[in-house]
Amino acid sequence: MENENIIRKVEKLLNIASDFTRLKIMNALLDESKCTCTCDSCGSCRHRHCMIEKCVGDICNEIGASQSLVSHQLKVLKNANLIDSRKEGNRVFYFLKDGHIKDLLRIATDHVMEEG
Amino acid sequence: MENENIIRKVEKLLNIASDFTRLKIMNALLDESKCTCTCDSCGSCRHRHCMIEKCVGDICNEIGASQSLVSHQLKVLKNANLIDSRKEGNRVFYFLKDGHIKDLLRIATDHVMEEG
DNA sequence: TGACAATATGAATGGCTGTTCATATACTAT
DNA sequence: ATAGTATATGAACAGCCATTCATATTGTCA
Repeated sequence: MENENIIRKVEKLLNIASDFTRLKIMNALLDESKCTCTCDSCGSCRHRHCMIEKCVGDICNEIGASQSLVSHQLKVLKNANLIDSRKEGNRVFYFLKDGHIKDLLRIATDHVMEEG
Repeated sequence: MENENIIRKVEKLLNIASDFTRLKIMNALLDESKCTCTCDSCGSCRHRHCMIEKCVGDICNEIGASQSLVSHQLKVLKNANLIDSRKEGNRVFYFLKDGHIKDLLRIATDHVMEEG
């Protein structure tokens, strides 16, 4: 891939990640304290395969946003391949698709916490 | 810092990072092949202190953008504390201020390259 | 089948910001 | 001083997109 092209894609990725609502959604989906991963070191899990799934309604409640807004943004995240979903009866469960995002959010968070 | 506040700051950080022109500028400032770092492992340097400085005119030429645009975006990056500058005679040299950004860009790049 | 719950979708809009153009400032050299 | 070079700044505009409102779809249970 040429350089220009890569930068265009990075731009797109960061654009999608740089929205308050979407950040809260992703944050809700990587809440490590509620991690369901069965690996032995989980708790403060840093493993790529460690993720949590939540249905739309729960996400709405947790982040305090309207159902419509959350649904719209979930679609954006899904189109960008950052999350995926699983249907179960009436509900749809969403989960982070990729460990890169987890890393990216951690680095960004570290940055703003160090800067103050 | 409360969670909400952190997310707001991450949003701001990623917003600033998610622009094509600014990405190209930052990319120009972390071009590792031209790294001036004196550490022994440099070449494909992954060290935080390793960075390169360039004056505005050179950045314009390298990324193919107008002087005005580059100057505007340099200001944005500087206000966000992502870069800093040093004056030398007529010219102003800019350089990345922080290693986090380097990491962030690397992870984002890795992501888009794996996704294809 | 009908009522209800969960999620998705479409249209409309208001605010934000990347870019350009024109101009100002700062520094150098003759 | 004057001309020339390097950089910064301000205003204005155009395009994008996050959010809301209203409504559609899908599934469950009685």
